[in-house]
Amino acid sequence: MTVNNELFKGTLQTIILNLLVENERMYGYEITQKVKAITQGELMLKEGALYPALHKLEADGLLETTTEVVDNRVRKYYALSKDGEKEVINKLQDAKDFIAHLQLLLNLKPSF
Amino acid sequence: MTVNNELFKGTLQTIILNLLVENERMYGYEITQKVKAITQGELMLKEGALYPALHKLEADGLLETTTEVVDNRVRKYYALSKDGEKEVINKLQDAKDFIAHLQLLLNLKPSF
DNA sequence: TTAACATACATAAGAAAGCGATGTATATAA
DNA sequence: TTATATACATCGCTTTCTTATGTATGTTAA
Repeated sequence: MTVNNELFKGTLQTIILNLLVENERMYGYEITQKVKAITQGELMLKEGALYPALHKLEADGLLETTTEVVDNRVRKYYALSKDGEKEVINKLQDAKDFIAHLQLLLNLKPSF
Repeated sequence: MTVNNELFKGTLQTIILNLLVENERMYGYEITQKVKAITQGELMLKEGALYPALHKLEADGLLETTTEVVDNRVRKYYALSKDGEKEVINKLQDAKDFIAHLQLLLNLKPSF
């Protein structure tokens, strides 16, 4: 998933779901570019990680899809389902707790 | 490793190494209790995660061990090696970067 | 014109990390 | 004498990610 970083394991689902809170609907390639832009090129989301993650989120009922053809290319748009909207709140809280605990364990004060 | 949290995957090595920066030497069980105390019981480090991680860090030359018998029980103390002292600096920086990127991706401002 | 790059999807093999379960052993408290 | 705490360890399994590969179209530079 990353440049050289094992640390993001387990956070990908939360990242995807959160992007869809803000953007309403996105397609896979768009997500990779968005992540790249936000992290200024430091985090390169691999296709082998992204697409299985999207499929799993859809299979779990957290995402819904619509397919469109744009410029002769297929795009598969993903959007939060009702369950997805609920679950993203939990996952974001988990991520906050995770960061807080990690900062405690590593003596990293929240940067300010 | 956790209460109900997949997120710590990949951070365990860094957590262990950082605890040994502050405590000079610790044994496995002591590490589990320390993590539990720091996170107020929210993060329960499992033996099936801890011991293989310690063995790997030792095999990688980042930790050195000494064994003692205390109260008729064997304790295996772990301490940072020279390489470990260098590597922990890198891993802490990676963790800082990771947290910063994750906060960006999840719209979590550093709490202050 | 053709090679490289970007866009856009997908899957399969393998590695790595952690979980749950189990095992050994001693000491103490109910 | 049973449960809990201390203290180590390993094994099978699952999940997640990486790397590689595959298909297909559009654009840009040599």
